[in-house]
Amino acid sequence: MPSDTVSLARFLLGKVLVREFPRGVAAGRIVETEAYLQHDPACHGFRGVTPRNRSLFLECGHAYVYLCYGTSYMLNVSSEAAGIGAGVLLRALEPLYGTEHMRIKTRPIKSIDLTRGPGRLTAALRVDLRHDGLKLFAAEQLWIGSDNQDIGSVGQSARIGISKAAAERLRFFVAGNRYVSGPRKFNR
DNA sequence: TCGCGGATGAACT
DNA sequence: GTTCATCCGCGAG
Repeated sequence: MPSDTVSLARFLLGKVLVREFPRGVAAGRIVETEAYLQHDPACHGFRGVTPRNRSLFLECGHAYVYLCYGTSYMLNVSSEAAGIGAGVLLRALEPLYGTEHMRIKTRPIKSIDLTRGPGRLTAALRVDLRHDGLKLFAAEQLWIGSDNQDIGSVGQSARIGISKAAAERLRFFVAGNRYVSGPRKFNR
């Protein structure tokens, strides 16, 4: 298990995020992540512990879930020793199985878009504040497992949709994977 | 395929 | 009152 944030962001690519529902299981491979470092103004841990971000300060492997823009939940993995506020944002999955358990809106959403983007990923797997603080490598309803498949080459770019420290190349993705979010120019 | 703008809710200053 | 690591629908090319 990596002991720093950037290594964890790379490590998580190709791992499997599993969600257990009462009526079945849904899962997808992680194909896109972003690293948020402790001394990084774009990181929620930058200003220290608050009631909202306290999970970010738990030891590596805990979930930090929060509501963004009032509409979307974001799922992060805390990435450092206890007391350090840093994490990895999960931005996109490649659906593996159980897509019938993923959320269908009133108008059917294209399966390519079901888990493409951090807000849609959590909507599809119905991740919300109840999962905040969960241990992701030993959990009951939501956890991360490994996969033997080769992910091929890893791409790197600036992070998407932020205003602070926007030049840092802390976004990682499986090169060429169709489930990676963002405009194409970010994905080379 | 892109870029734009409005909706949305909770935490923080 | 401001900020925010988003999503969706729309229109132009």
